[in-house]
Amino acid sequence: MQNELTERLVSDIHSAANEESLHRALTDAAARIGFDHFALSYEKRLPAIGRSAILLHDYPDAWARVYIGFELGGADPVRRAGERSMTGFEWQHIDRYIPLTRGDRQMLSVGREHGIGDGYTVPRHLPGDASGSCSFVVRPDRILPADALDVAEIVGAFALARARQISGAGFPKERPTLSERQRECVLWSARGKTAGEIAIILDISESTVIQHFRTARERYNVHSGNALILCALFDGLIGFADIFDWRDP
Amino acid sequence: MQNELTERLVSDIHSAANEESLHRALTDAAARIGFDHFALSYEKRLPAIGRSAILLHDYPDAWARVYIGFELGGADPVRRAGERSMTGFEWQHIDRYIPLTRGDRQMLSVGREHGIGDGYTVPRHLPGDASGSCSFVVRPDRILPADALDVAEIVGAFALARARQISGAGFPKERPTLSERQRECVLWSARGKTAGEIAIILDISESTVIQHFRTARERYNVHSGNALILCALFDGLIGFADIFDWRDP
DNA sequence: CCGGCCCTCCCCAGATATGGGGATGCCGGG
DNA sequence: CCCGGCATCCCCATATCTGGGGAGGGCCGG
Repeated sequence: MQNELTERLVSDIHSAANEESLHRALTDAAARIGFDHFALSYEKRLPAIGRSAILLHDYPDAWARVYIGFELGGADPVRRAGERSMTGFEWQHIDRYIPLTRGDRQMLSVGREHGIGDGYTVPRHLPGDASGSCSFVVRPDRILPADALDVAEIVGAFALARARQISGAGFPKERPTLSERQRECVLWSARGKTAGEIAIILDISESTVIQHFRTARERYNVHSGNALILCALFDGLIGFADIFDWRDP
Repeated sequence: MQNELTERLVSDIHSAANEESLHRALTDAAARIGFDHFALSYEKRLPAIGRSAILLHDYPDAWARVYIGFELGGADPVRRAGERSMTGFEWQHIDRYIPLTRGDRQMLSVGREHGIGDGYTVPRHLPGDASGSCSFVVRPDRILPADALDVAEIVGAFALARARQISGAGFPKERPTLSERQRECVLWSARGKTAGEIAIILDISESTVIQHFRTARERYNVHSGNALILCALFDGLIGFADIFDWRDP
């Protein structure tokens, strides 16, 4: 497998402007690196119907219909395994990540009857925001192309990133910004501290802490500390890791 | 960049049995693909108890000490950007993911004074379970090796997967769960509503809303509504889409 | 049938947050 | 040089949250 191929496939995916062209780019990529099918799923958390969710695939129609049924039942073992893995994984090793129930094995079996054999799934999650996966699949009579898995890892990751942008994520808008002190106060508040405690931590007066909160709320034009924290979190001014990680190093 | 090299580096990382050997493997990998330093951070969230964490790096001692200070303040822009990206990203493009505050720019500047120039960070998140990132860094007088970024993407991903196994990913995650009514209350609270307003929205008594919050806080073992909302958001019980789509339709 | 969970509602008291109004000093850019 | 942003501190009053107690009815599975 050549690095040049990876670069060209990623380039094609990155230049996809909409779902259709991303679909074409992935169909092409899957074939070129030795797979028979692909499937990409991206969704924001509990999205309004169809608005910020993307589902692309070139599965056989019969399997696609059956699969939707399993999905609705939350019975897809591949999806569950994707919530426990930091890298792509082969479906044949799925029981290393989750226990397989009888229903899971049945679903995989039904898949094989519909031309879906082994697969390699690349999962990605952004806490509180979005989740997605990109799978590359071979027919039941074939085995996964071992030398293509790392290419699949890269291609899948960038396909998901592209789907995220197409679905309208990112922050093109001009957002309010907080001063350093204001940000610190919001962060400690997110960590569950009261204004009085924050005053001690930052070694300033409680009045000052309250004043920072007041100014910050006015910046975002919100009237509750809850909303303020969420705005700062959504804008990336504070991060989950900073919030949950503050206990000892 | 050869695919053979990628495979060998991944193989080395995958055979690392403990933190020390993973450290050696990453030191070697960073050098071989054209970087000067690496840093790997992995944190697993344990229910109500605390966390287990791994931090490996070969940064200069002076910078490591300064960096810890920034970390405690939650001021690391790289970490925040890692929560908004599904792929690795170059530090020079960090403002495509999050807005950079004055403190952020100062931190990056101080880093350059300590021999930390541009970098490429591979982030991974498993909501409700774990988060981590693996960065590859060059000195301030160098630019990132463009042809090595996809190798870094793969190596970083597998290094994180290895760190996850070393830290003991075995035990299952027992996440607190909220009832439907409790979740509704948390969601409306995240949208900035007070208990009294939520009572009107849900057409129940304010006392009941307060009771739901009380029970939910006990579930997560937190003592503030702020922390409750953040736990629910991190675990995926509510999502940014629920909160902000409602505001700007 | 009973125990457990959920939803509903109420009381109280103290802690905390929110929204006004002030004030001082520092710093950097126009 | 002055002005605006920033950080710091104080006053007030009201609204809201937090944590403790109690209560009843519905639903479901052992």
